[in-house]
Amino acid sequence: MRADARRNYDKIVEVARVVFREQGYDASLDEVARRAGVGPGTLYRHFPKRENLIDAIMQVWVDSVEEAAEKALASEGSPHDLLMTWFTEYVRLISLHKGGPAKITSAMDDPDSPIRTKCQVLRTAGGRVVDRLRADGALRDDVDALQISRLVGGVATVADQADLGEDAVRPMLEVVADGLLR
Amino acid sequence: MRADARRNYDKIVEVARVVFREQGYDASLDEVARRAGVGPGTLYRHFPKRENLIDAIMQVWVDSVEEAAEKALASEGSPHDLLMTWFTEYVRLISLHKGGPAKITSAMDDPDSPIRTKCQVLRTAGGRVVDRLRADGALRDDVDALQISRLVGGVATVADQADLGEDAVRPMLEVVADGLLR
DNA sequence: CACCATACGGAGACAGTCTCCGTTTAGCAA
DNA sequence: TTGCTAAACGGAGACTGTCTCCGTATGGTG
Repeated sequence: MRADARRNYDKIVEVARVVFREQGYDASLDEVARRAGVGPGTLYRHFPKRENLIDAIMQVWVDSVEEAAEKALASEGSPHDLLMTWFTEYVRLISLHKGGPAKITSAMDDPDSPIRTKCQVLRTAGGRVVDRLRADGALRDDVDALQISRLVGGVATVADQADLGEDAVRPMLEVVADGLLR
Repeated sequence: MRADARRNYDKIVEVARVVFREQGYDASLDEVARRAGVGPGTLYRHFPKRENLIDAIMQVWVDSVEEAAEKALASEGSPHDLLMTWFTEYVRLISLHKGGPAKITSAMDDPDSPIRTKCQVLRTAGGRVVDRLRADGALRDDVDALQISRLVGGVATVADQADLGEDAVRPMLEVVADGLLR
């Protein structure tokens, strides 16, 4: 990759992070290009689809996901507490940008999504939490890790779209957690 | 209202119903106008916002919601069965058009939404189910009817966006139902 | 320092939203 | 029937966002 290309690539990602934080994942890509000081062509060459850009932005975020799962597993609480810790972090991490929950959650079922690998990270992290609970026999056995991700993603999606705060989200997560344990 | 206005209004709603069924609630409104044989101006005069048109379409749907609640309440099953019957109908009714679950669920928290009255119908219908269960002492008491609507709306939203079938939805509703009962 | 593959960038095609305003028409009153 | 007017129409076009094409510029190499 040529040096100027690398510079532009990085600049676009940096600016996109700001713009998406301001306006959500639906922000204008031409505005991102303009603010990054490049032409639209340059942006679309590096990131043919909006989700390629989102994927690049999420790169730094992968570590946080793994840490969150770690943190949840490390805490020595009840299965319920474990679930709630993980769910809370999960929702926070996919809700960093407006539109994130919907995008990420629906990408989990789309094999061709450019952010597929990021979803994979979420799924494996969630899988570890689920496996632990499963081993303890705490979890009902008619749902798998993917369905749990969808459930929590659903809660995050409505919260994101209706602009609900953490206080409105917690009881919904409680319901899901209670429903999952037996 | 003048006769020609009435005619156009009805025609637009009729065509929109078809177009939205084909393409979801995000379909082009200019296409609706074109297929209805009116100019865009006419469409936008009758329906200043997309949701005004959606609201008009949902008019006939109100009865079905009330019938669904009726049906759920009439069945003489366990609280769990009652909830599942209602949830299943709820999801079906808000998922009739692609994009419906997200639109309806987020409108529940928007006092200015043109489809507010339709949401009200859903909420009162759901309220009756919840009241019954509450009276029986079957429901946990840290969640209200609105939060339950959001939870089920969340499930419907992810199912809609990820194109999940009824079989994938049922277990998620089971989890929610179990989590709500005590 | 010359060459050329690589990358740039902006004009512009295309699609969707929505408005403005000149034209048409329904409905009524004479 | 005719004439009038408020009501409604409709389409050109402004505006915004997506995305491409291609002439131009330049980084890196021999």
